Amino acid sequence: MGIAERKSRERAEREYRIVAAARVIAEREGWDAVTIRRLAEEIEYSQPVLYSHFENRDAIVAAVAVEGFQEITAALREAASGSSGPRNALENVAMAYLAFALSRPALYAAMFILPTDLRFAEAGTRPELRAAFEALAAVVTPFCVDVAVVTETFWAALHGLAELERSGRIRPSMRGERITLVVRAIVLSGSSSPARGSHHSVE
Amino acid sequence: MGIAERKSRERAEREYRIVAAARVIAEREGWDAVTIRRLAEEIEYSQPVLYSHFENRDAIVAAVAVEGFQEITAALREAASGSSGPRNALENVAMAYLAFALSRPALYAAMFILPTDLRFAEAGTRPELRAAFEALAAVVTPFCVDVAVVTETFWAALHGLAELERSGRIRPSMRGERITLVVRAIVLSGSSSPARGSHHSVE
DNA sequence: CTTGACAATCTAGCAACGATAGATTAGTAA
DNA sequence: TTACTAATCTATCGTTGCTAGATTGTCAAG
Repeated sequence: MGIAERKSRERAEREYRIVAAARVIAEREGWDAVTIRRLAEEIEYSQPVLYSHFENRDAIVAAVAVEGFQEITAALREAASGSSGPRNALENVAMAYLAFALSRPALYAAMFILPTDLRFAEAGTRPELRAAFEALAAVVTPFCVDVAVVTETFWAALHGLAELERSGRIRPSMRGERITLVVRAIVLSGSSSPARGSHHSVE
Repeated sequence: MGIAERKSRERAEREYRIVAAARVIAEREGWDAVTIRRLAEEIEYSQPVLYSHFENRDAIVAAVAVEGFQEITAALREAASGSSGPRNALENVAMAYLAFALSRPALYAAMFILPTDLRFAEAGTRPELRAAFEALAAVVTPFCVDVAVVTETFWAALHGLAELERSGRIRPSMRGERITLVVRAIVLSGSSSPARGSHHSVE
């Protein structure tokens, strides 16, 4: 019976429209403007319908965040793939990260600022989050022994740079210099590891 | 006439009680619990009185944030002062920053997460914010030529570490290792500056 | 001591929010 | 056609930030 299938397909499509509408409104007018009533109006259904898709408003934000993690993963991989060497990959990924965060502030906010119960360094972490972490780890790996710790620190630096720049607390004009600093720090970070090859002097 | 003085003193004291109550409630139950009605009840006045002190709720958050900047400045200076050398100062300050952020999450949120119109790298920046920046710059100075850029990057790294750890996205157990990484990066950052002394090799 | 004016404060209420209970409609199976 | 179930809506609750307008308190002038 294709009827049930059609229904579930329509339902999935409606859910997608909710998330898409949330994202568009958030990016245009900020997350405060994303209200249940507004979304209901947007998809031309009554408010309670939204609660048959999402437990509450935060769950809608979380759905947008998951989209964001998928997209940043793709953006970081793309940035890494078109690079001339490990160091250049690091640079490109860092620039891509900041470009992503600052060109889609609402999306980035859903991923990192707004309250959702998406966790990370735990069991039960959503695969989308792990994938983003792995995309960062990939370009860090050539330069260090303890990949996990260095990746965490790299991520934190990028997140801090994005956040402080977005909130107007550091000078946008100096973004390039700061990235250079972070990249060089990671390149040099391998230089005092006890067991190492010569990979950190590539390029 | 001391009457007007007494009145303005009482007024100032009432304003202080508002900010203090906001801070206590925020730290105990989160910022969502800090409502105008709740604060009014706390200081035993009606809601409109609060609007004779602050333009809106965000202004109350901002007032808490300013307190936070004063306190973090003191904490960072204190951490730096009890150090055995430039490198140790860097370490101590980094640890103190994270300890501050993670032990008073609501206060830190007011300073960096919640929407306020406190700006930074601009004219009209509040002196409290500049002072905090200077406290970071002080320990960074021995290791670099362009102090401003390195301080911005240092700050961003610390902020990212604090934020990702607070939101459960990086492993709390590895905090020490990450700090070590950041500190070493800054120490080494001076090593390729064109004009330099030997200060970066100080223990 | 009374009166008038001004400032301080309160009561009452608005519009908008997230969320839900219960009525109503639509769709399916007997 | 009828009975049942699922989908959807209307209407409402309690709470929020914020404000208009009434009310109280304070103090100087007469």
